[in-house]
Amino acid sequence: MSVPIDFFECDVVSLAKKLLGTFLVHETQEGITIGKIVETEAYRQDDPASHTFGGKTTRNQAMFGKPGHAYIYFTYGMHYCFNVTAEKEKIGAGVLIRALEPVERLDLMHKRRLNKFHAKNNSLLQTNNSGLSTRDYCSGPGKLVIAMGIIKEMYGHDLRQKPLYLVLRDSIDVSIIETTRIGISQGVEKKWRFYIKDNPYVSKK
DNA sequence: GGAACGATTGAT
DNA sequence: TCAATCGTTCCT
Repeated sequence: MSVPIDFFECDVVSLAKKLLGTFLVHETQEGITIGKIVETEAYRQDDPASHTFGGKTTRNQAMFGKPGHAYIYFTYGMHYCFNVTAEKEKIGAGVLIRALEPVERLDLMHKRRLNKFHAKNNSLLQTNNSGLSTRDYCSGPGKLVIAMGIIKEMYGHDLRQKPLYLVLRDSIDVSIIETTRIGISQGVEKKWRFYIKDNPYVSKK
């Protein structure tokens, strides 16, 4: 059963908190990976840190579309980040998924994290970080995109449908920490980063 | 057309 | 603490 649309059609800060504890599932030919969302950040249109602050563009248009869809962006010349769109259509907002607790197919997550595709020379490079811990498979926005096998072609995908979708948690029994967002230079005072208290899979040590 | 800059990560 | 690395945005 897919997530109802009204789950996503609320203010983005509320959605960022509601997404904690929910499961992200990706079904690919390699297998089905599942992670529990343990860290999120909210980005609103009236927020100078948001990609939507300057209005609708080619890159951010997904956030101006329907809620509950994927907004994927490329950053620092080498990483992709995954967001869940929020608010009503025409309002640009999204929730950055910053960390997951690995739940299913950790072996596949590990393999994906170790195999880095180098687009420049089309070669498959093996990184030498064989000591990669389970805690670090998905402990950052760029890492979880790799571990879950999320690709830029999933931009705009409806997250209530296969192959990439969300499954709601049963109960709300987690303690949520509210703090400031990471890696931004504007809007630094807003406490719109949320994570599950004491969860070892969040992005900061 | 050009330059500056990232909602990051991993190595030093 | 710092380099890697390139698409988007903004300025000329």
